Amino acid sequence: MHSTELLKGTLQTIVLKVLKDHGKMYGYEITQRVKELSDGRILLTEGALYPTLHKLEAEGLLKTEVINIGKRIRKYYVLTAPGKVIAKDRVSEFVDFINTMTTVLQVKLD
Amino acid sequence: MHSTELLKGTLQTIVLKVLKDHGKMYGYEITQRVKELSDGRILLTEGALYPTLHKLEAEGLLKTEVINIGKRIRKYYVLTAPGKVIAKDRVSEFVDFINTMTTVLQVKLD
DNA sequence: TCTTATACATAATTCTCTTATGTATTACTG
DNA sequence: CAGTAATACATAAGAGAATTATGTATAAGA
Repeated sequence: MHSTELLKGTLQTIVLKVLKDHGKMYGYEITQRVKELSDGRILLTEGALYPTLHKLEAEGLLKTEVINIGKRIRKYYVLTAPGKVIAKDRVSEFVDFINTMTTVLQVKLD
Repeated sequence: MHSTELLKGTLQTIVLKVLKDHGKMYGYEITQRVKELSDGRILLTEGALYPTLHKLEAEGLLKTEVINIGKRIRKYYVLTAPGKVIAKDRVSEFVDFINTMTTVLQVKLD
């Protein structure tokens, strides 16, 4: 598990990009997908994820679709058109950030 | 200027690594060096920097040397032996983090 | 039957950083 | 030479994002 300090500020970017790559997903599914993609190094907590999803929805970047699985609720999230644009922007921003940081820290990545 | 959200959690790493690479430095000098290295993209604020330097010193990772330039105080910081070890660890940790993130976000870095 | 996994959600707290404020010296510019 | 910008330290109030804790409930596996 990574030092969670570094993870701060990346949650929205992760959510947006994973939704862009994998299409319609529900909250719990996102946590599992990120866990899988990161080999268990990034474990999204529910207390951070759900408020983030609600916020992104309120901003119009995501839209929801609630379905019933038996007696259990499942809330799917999909990127809206503006959401797709922002997802791309956030990833670019992150790449720029990494490039700057590798210069400042004088590190080479494989 | 980068989205400051992403910068969160990286301040200690930056300070430790810059001190490791450039040796004895004082606070203001660190802000200028980082600004220069990052092409103006990372602007450390004093409100964040000084408390961080004090904290790292309290943890024994940095030691100080106060000198007088005319009538003005200048406080130099240098890594201690444990500080050098932690500096290395923090950079490794950051590299690991980037590797994980590039996988999760499916991005390639030049 | 009991525990774990699935699935949502919110509230209290913690932590880091930004913004604001304060003090003071030195250098530059009109 | 007066005013502003740069140098140089420091701390405190407030904001924002995440952790931790708590709550509800169903489904699956041991």
